[in-house]
Amino acid sequence: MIEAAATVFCREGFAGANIDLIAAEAGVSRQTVYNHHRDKESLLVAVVREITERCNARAFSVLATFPDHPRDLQADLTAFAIRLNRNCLCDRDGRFLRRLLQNEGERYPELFSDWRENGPARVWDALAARFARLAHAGWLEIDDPDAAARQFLALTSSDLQLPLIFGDRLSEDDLEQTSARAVRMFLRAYARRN
Amino acid sequence: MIEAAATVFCREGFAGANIDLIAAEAGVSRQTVYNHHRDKESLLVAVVREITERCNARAFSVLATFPDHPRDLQADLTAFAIRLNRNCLCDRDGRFLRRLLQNEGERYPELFSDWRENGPARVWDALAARFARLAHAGWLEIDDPDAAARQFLALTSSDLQLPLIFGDRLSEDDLEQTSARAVRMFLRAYARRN
DNA sequence: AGATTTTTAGACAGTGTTGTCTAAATCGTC
DNA sequence: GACGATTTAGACAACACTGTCTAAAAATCT
Repeated sequence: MIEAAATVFCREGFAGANIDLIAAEAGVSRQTVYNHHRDKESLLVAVVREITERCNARAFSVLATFPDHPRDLQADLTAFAIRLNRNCLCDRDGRFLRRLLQNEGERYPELFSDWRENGPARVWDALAARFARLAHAGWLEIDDPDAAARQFLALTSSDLQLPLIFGDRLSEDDLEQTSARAVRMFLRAYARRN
Repeated sequence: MIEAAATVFCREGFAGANIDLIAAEAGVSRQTVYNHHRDKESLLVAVVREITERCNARAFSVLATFPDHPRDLQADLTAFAIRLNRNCLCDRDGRFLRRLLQNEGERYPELFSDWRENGPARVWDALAARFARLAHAGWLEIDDPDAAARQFLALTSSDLQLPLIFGDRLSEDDLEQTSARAVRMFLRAYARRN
């Protein structure tokens, strides 16, 4: 049911979504929706909690696959970027979160305060720590690991934004091309110079 | 009136905005709104046309200030990035466009097809041409100017996204810091090596 | 099977919004 | 000042949605 609500909220927006649609999508009667959630707003809160938690979990599970001991730095980082994009950006949860942030982030910042603290901030920290370790191991030359982490994410995701917004089909090839290009640029800036 | 409609659409979203609010914001009666625009949807179309045109115009006017003959490449590119962000991203039009893209881009792609062709695509081309020229003049070493242009934009804008979404106050200092960091990284990758 | 809980379909009042209509008021122009 | 065009306030029907209610049906548990 949270799933169905997420789908409809994502498709129609909060104001545009109506309870009947959500109930139909969930294959359930409207009354049942009201049995489980006081009203539309508290349903939204539940959905946001669910989605943000899942997104965080997924992000950290991908982070765990970071190439701490790379064999081929370029290739391994590219594969990592692909995993990150595919699992955290291109899926429905990612789309939902982006759209909802854009819509309601300014109006209800407290809806996302939890996500802000435990989501992006921690991902950045964790990624920064990985890069710092790679630097310490002699693979990279990084002065500001935090900035580098954010730059890595910016580079790897930005070419996907527009296609994602318009729901264009995103081929596996595009994803690889884009990620490879981003990593190449990243390493051009931060790979150890010899 | 288009202004007022833009403000309200931006604040409330399309489904959430109502004509009375728009009329009030414009200081005009509801009937007058209907005099000028058939219905809510065609009003939205008019607003989108207006805003996208203005955004494009502004983007190109900032592009014209690109440092073709830099004195201090780092400083000049940073200043350029700051101008770009301040005039095309942080203002109300930028917010409106981002939000509307996220909301309605997938549902009504034809609303933005014009913008897509004449907006981002052309900006990228123009910026790529500038970078190519800088490379030709010996300032940069760039193999793929198109990619470099998009990377420049990704780096300079990404740290602003989250604060912008949440409507956080964005100090002039932050803007400078962020832009400087992005340009430093960009040059680390593409500045001529000697 | 019997008892208890949950779900269902449908009706319902209350509210808000859209788009139309009308008659009065205001504006611009000669 | 007079005339035509535009704007205004307000009323209006049509519609959609929310959240509540009820009595029947279905599912769950013992």
